[in-house]
Amino acid sequence: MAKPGKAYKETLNLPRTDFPMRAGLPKSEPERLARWESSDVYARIREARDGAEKYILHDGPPYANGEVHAGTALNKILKDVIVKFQTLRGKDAPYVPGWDCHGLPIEHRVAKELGPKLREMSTVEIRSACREFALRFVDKMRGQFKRLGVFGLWEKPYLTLDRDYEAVTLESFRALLEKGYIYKGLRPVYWCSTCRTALADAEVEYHDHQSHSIYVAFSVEADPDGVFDGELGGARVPIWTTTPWTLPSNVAVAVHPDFEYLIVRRGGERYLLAAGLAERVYSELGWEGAPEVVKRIKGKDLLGLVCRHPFMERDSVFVPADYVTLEQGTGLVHTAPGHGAEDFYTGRKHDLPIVMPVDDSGRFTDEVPLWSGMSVDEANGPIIDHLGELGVLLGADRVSHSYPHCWRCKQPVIFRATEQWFLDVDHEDLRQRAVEAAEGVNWLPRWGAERMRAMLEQRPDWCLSRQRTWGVPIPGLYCEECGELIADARIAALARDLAAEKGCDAWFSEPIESLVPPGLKCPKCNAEKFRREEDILDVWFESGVSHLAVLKRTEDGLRWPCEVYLEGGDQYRGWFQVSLLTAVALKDAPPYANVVTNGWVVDETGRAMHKSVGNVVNPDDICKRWGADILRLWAASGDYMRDIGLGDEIIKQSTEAYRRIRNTLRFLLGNLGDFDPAADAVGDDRLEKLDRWALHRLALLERDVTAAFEDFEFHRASHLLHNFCAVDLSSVYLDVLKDRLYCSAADSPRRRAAQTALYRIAESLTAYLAPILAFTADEAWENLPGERPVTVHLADWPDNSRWEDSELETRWNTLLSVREAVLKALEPFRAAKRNSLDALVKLRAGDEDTLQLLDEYGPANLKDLFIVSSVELQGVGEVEDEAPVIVEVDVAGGDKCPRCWHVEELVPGLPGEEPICRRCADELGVD
RNA sequence: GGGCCUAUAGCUCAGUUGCGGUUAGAGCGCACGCCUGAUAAGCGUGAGGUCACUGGUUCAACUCCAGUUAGGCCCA
Repeated sequence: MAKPGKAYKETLNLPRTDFPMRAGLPKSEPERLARWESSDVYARIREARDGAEKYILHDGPPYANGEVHAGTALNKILKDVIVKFQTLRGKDAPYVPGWDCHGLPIEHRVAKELGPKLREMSTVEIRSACREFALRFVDKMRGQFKRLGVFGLWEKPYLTLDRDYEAVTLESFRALLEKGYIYKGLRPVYWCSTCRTALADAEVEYHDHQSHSIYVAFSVEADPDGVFDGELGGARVPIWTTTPWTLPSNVAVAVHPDFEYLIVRRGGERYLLAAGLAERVYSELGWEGAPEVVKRIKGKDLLGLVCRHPFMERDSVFVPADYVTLEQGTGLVHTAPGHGAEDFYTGRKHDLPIVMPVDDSGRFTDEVPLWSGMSVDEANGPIIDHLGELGVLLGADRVSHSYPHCWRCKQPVIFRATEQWFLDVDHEDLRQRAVEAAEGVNWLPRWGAERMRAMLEQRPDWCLSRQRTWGVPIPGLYCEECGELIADARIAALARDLAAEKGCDAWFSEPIESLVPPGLKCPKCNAEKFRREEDILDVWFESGVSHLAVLKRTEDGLRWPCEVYLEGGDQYRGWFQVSLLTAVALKDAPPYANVVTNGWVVDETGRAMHKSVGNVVNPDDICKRWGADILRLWAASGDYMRDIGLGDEIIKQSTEAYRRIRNTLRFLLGNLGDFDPAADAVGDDRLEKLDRWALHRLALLERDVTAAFEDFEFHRASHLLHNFCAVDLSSVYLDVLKDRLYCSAADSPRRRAAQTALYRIAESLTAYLAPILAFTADEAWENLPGERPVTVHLADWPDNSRWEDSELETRWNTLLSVREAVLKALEPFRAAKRNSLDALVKLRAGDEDTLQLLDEYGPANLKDLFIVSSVELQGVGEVEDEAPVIVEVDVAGGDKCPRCWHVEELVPGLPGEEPICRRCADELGVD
């Protein structure tokens, strides 16, 4: 026996679409990617936007040495959202991705892979292994980036190891040299005396080490401020050190300006020391009984003091330093700028000489005649003995502490000032000009402006050289005769041309003659024999000129300067800053108009992700398990300008939000299955009030979403889009519309009106979603009826502004609040297992205005809006609280129509079938 | 240790232009219920907050000031 109403069900227009409810993204996305690739969608977009206003996002190059982690994925997705949005807005928005390919981490990994073989290899061979390594990872990461749905010129990215790029790097160096920004000076670096090489920070490892621990008394030689009351006999300044060998290089004693110091009397001598360390010093030196305190004095009042070096023909002056602590020593810190980073910067600040009497093998030079030829380690003992003989050794002991060792030979390293190349940040007022240039940039978030200014103001000169192999060589020559360094723009020009022609390897492999400009002579001794500089450039210099190397690629649509940089917050010190410095120095303007910062990806509890903690989330896994659109939705839903959480629960939420959006699209598409916009769309005047409301909401959505994308606030866009789907559409418009869509005759004006609005909404919504849900929006696009570009990413941004209507908004706010009250009142009815369509709703309005509004909208429309069978308006009544109406729910009179389920008076239906309501009879053409 | 930043329901975010003013909102999730003509869907109702904490300014503080705690980035 047929189910009652089955014949009528056949007459309904139920949704039909090929757009599946279940997305199956892990499978469908790669297929779509393959189609995009085979149709070369990036090139087609570029062609379509040829001649349009440009919008250029310049990609910061990730380092080509690993997997794409969550932070890189976030960054790339955000960039892609910008590029896709600007493209939809009609701009010509090319995207040329890049990689940072030189540098220590790759060199290290390669050295590890090669093992002992490394020692037998030439520089060029090692470089070639590094190149291969870098390219391998570029390939790997490129695949991962593409998987995220990021559009770009993937087959022609920029690589800092490309010849053209290297040539620009060298040209930039040449230009800076010519303008006088480059100089060579001393700077302390980690130095392994065994390997006779400088080490980078990453190349030292810390192990426990036994060191000496000695207290040495310096004698006061000058006391202009009367710290010792003009009596210098027996006035002594004790310092503490664990490296006696650095004493020959002492030039100063550092004190903390804010600490309190004491002068204490012991025997015939008076000692200066920090009050906070006094007890500790007494006990370390074995002084019995507390000495008499003669005076208390602030550190900053000691700065006029001058000591005599205990055994060198030199003074040692007092300088202030914030890093002086009360943890160890005497609060009077031995300062040797040639042998320590802090000492060096203090020395720089106070114009102290850099004494550095230690050669490459860690032995004293003739500058220290007493121990000349001795290694610093061997010299420690004799130095301590000598101090003892001089009567200035207050105490000597051994301590075990953590000390830097060479990562390769495992021997302790020393800190040693060596010659390095620098960029003078204050030449031609560069620092100040950079600060001013930064003021013209739009920093997001706002505090970025202040952060950049502070960093520029504080930063020291830029050390450009590295004693490594894998990088761009510094184009300098040394005179073979007198050792003079020759930094000449002509040498750099030659190196540049050589790099353009043969690559940078040529600097290391070509005979020296081809590196020497014709006619070059040593400016000092006139000799004509040279050897090449073997230092390479800091990789930050390379990425710092990317705006010059990359934005000049006009053939790929680029131009200088660009609209936006978008990177993690660590780049204030890095790429944002070095790009600004080189741009201001060479082009006198910033390379970017906007600088946007993304925060760090942290776990759900807000902690940084670490392998050791086990809270790392791999973006590849998410793509495999859920799909790239889920990850994209995650990236676009969080406020990425602060740290953004990622973990199971957050991804789950992302999938839920995705499902809601997807199902909404599916419903829209399903109800457009028989709709041809060219033939079936109705004119504005045929739209119903509810349709106009929906289109008005669409216009508001469009306005807000557009602004959110323009302002780089994608999380606002995501929330707006999701809420529109969940609230405006799903729970109001679409729910109410079902009756009209299903029960009206397929070609009836009422149904076509609904479809006209739905079509407009579906098409627009798909476009708004496209920057975020790059795959899903494209899939929906394909399932829309009508003529359109092959991909949503070639669409034009919709313009629905004509539907915006603020008067309508006000009326609907009331109507919707009445609807809310009705639904609430219906709840007991439904709880009694009654369908809302069984209900008759009686309304009394809170005031005349509301009554008039309801009356205008009409009971027939109201019953549709509430999804009940009947509505009666019963004038004005006394309302409770803020409610706009009093609602009374009754059982509707009549019978349930087997076709539309409304309770009505029934009339004869189809021949041989049950009776149906008047409306259904009309729709079916029954007389 | 220093500089900068962040903190609103279980989760993601709003909270009216960098400027105090009703009972701090939304969606998701959750609980309960409905529907079975969006169905591994859809609808409804409901419970969730000492606005990190402590002081201060004020008639009034999520909002302004100081400090504390927790977390993040950079540097040491």
